[in-house]
Amino acid sequence: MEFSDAKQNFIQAWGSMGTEWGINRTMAQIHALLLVAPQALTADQVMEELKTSRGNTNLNLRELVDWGVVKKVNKLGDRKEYFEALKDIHKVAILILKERRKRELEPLLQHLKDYKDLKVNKNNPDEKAFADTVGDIEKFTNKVDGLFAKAISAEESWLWGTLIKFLK
Amino acid sequence: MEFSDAKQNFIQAWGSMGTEWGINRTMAQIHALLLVAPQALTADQVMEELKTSRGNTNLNLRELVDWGVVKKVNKLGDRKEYFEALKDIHKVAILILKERRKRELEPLLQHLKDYKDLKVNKNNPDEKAFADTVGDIEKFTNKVDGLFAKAISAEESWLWGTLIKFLK
DNA sequence: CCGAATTTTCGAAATATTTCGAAAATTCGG
DNA sequence: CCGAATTTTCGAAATATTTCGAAAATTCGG
Repeated sequence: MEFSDAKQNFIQAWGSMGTEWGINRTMAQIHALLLVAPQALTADQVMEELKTSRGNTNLNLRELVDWGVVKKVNKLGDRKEYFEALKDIHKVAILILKERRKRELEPLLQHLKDYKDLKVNKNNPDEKAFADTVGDIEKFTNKVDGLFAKAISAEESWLWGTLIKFLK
Repeated sequence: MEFSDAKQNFIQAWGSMGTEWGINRTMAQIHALLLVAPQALTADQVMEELKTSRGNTNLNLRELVDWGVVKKVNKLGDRKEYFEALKDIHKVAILILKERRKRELEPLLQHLKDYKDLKVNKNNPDEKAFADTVGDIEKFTNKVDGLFAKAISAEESWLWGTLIKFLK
């Protein structure tokens, strides 16, 4: 495989993985492009390489900055904004984890809390089944959320120390 | 809050979480409905409660069975098929993890392997940056995949024993 | 503070995904 | 093996998401 093929291929692969993750294709592709670029690129360079419109490019570049996986950099004597991807994959993973927690876990937890003080008639099988299942889900989701939170803050618990060592 | 509101509310919440997870709304809602139902339901009952069409209901019910989070059950003396959700939340989580691994990690790993035997000219900054980043990503993704695999097989490693205990 | 360069916004078009519902296929009791 | 009950398929319609590209807004060197 040629280098330029490989690069195209990687951008494409990262892009389709993005869609599986609920990230739109352009956003993931821009991220891929910046990840493998040796230095920061301008919006125009991204547009050119990816054949995307100005609006779309701008939107997604800002979203990436918002997630924290891409940084704006300014070069002196140049009015243009340059964009540079965070190259430390562990940090990228943490930031992605953080976003996913926000989008996938938090809203659910918010809802689950509401059922806590629901008066349940234990003699009604419908109500009992509901209360049991939702109670289980709540307990479990809270645990998972706690795990995420710890992974994100990289708090030095004994457990996480071990896990992170395993990942390095 | 009334019970029937709570139920509606939960189905709705689980549904919108589903869309964040890349699962379509109907599929997640059917799952929610079956989760909180005291016994198995027929496709017609699902259609009725969720106001979904026959085709859509059938499609998603089968998808849920495919994932393993819902089981078909047959009642004697009744030709209809009944559907019942797996109520053990830990097991549900494992099955979902498994699907996500398949959709989110495996295709990427497949691609990453291809760059392994790419001849890289270290003097070309573009090529060097590409090789470095992709190499990192590959190493990391493999680690994460290994973690998933272990969680799924619930293999009794010391580490996982501890983690799972934490989740219970 | 002017004006060119650059970034952002926004409605419309394109695309992708989901859902509907009728028709076809299958199943199974009698 | 017939036929009603049930499930599945499938193309079309509805909906949701993404992308485009022109126009508006902003920025900043001179």
